[in-house]
Amino acid sequence: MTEDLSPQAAGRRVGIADVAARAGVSLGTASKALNGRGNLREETRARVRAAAEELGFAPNTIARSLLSGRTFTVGVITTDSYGRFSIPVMRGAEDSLAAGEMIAFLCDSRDDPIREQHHLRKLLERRVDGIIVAGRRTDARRPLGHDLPVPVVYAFAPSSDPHDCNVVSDERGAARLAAEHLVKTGRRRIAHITGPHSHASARERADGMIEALAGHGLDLVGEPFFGNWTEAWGRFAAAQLLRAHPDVDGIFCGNDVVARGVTDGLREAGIALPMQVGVVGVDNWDLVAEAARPPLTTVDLGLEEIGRRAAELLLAAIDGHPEPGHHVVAGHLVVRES
Amino acid sequence: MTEDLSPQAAGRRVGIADVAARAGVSLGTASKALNGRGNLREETRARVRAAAEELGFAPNTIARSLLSGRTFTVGVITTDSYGRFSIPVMRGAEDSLAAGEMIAFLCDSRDDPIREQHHLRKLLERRVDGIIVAGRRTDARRPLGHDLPVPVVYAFAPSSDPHDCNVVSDERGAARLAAEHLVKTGRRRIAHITGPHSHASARERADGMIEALAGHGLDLVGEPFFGNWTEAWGRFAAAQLLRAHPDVDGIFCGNDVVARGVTDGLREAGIALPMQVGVVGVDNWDLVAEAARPPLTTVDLGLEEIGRRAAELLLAAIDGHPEPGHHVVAGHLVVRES
DNA sequence: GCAGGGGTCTTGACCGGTTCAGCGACACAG
DNA sequence: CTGTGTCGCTGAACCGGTCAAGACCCCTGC
Repeated sequence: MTEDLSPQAAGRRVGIADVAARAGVSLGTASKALNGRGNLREETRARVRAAAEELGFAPNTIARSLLSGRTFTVGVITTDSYGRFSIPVMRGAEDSLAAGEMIAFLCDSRDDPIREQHHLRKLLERRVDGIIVAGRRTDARRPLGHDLPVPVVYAFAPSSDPHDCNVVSDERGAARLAAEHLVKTGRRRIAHITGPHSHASARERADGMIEALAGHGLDLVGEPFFGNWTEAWGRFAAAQLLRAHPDVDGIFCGNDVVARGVTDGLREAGIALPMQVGVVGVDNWDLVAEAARPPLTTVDLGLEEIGRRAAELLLAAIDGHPEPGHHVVAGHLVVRES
Repeated sequence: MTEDLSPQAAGRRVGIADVAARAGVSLGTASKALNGRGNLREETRARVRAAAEELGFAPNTIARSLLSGRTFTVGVITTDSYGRFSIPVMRGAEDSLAAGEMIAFLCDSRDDPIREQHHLRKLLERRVDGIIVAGRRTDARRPLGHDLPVPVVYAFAPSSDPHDCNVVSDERGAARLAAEHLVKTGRRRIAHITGPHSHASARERADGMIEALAGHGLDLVGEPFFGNWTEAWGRFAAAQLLRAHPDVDGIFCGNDVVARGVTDGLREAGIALPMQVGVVGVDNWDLVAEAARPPLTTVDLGLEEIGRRAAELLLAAIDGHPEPGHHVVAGHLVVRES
């Protein structure tokens, strides 16, 4: 009978007023009891908590946000459609955000500035506490906007404004890790096959490689082979390289896809891997690295860590402690058989 | 001077009260003017709009939600970490949601029921209007919960409760498309190499294949080769198949990764592709399908379409028009060279 | 001249919580 | 017996919008 008067039966969702009524206290007291604030008798607190439990009370975050001005939400804008790079970044970010009881809105801008501005607007209307921008290329990008009312952190793809907060991978460091591994495994005649020269990551990895080899008194064999990020290019370039420099004994590839093409090209040219030539890639994209023959040794850029750091920096900025500038996340070598 | 009194200078964000003051109307009038409601002179409406424009007014969705009870947000819970399957589904869902002016919260449950319940709770606290559950396997999964206060749609991975709203791929249809293509291109001795028997998708595609071939008066060559979803298995199974049935002239593979392994295995055994043997995969995972030699002909399961449909059904359910049951999305064949 | 009516705008309640001033009761000191 | 302080709770304002009810003005018709 009295069931008919219960909020659930009435189709309404149970609110703090229901909890207060059930516990026989005022609305304000119920609020304090549930949030551990104010001076209340422990017995009252327990009674309110029990009532909340019995009614299955879930606080309405919306109402709370209205007053506090904080929503405990952030927006994540990805420029590539949740591709190879933004996904691990997002996963890492979600990790850190969850630790701060925050949750992320996902927006895919598909590299379209109009779409991006539209999403930005929607996010601001929803009063997100902050925004993470994740890109798929390491080239600097136009900032999201000026004088935004919330902090922004750029992950992987940095903003062209150095005063923004950017979390980036250590491109030269990745090349250095690869160089060190190749040298340590006895390689001395090392070449480089990579993606398009128009990509900052391709250029930086190449420069880093040359620099690192120089540190060991070595020169790169030939010029870096710039091409594109495909297996076909890797196969083609490997064949060319062998023709020009049959004595090559190590190859650093700009990414795993190219590296896989290179291993196939070498194997089909009758080269025994890893005995005659050592190959190192970049990305640690397990699908590619583990399917290659032999499985690829590769540099993991630490994308998840980039996401985590970005979220941590965003949380700090939201709390009033911004740390603008470039934050470089180190990668690490994953040794497999190549 | 008066600038110092502006809301921006005061660090506050501009609210509808600021717009109303600037336009010289009351708060309620400003609201009506901006939302196109009520009876107002066109001149007043224009004046308010102009004021809003000048101040860069962005309505506070939070306040609006509090009264209306709708947040125009949905939760997307993915069981795999934004992997191969949930990503296109999410992209499709975002498409449809954006059309309804909605935005998605992203939660990754990592196949952990505890995590999933935690996310569910957080989403309900945030008063999402609905929830999409996206999984990576076609096997039925335990429902998210009972008597949830918001509608739920399951995408790709259906709920085990048939009264739930599920959007699923057409597994048997995929096999039929593959069979038809192989038969149409003159293949008659067709085999099947696929993933683990424990996966519903592997079983259904195998059954669908046998059924479709029977429709053409053909039998499958040998038993289906159940294994796992790896290239290595594809290569191995291809070699075995050739030994047992050297006269095979068509192979339907359970997915693209296996198909790629199969093409490599066949090529290395000296088989000319696609002249001697035709190969068809499933997934249309461009990275794999295009890198294979020759590029794979494959069935696209229409994952984006599944995401779109799921979001549309969710929006309908939110509007009070639920359509429970199984909604099957057809795939399509993508013809490449294999 | 005044009632009636339509068009235009204002006022105030409301959504569901949080927070703070204040109030009653009781203990204790003077 | 009164003044003061503390404890535990209540009541109301508030966040930023929306919306229904009503106030006001001007025009029309009798």
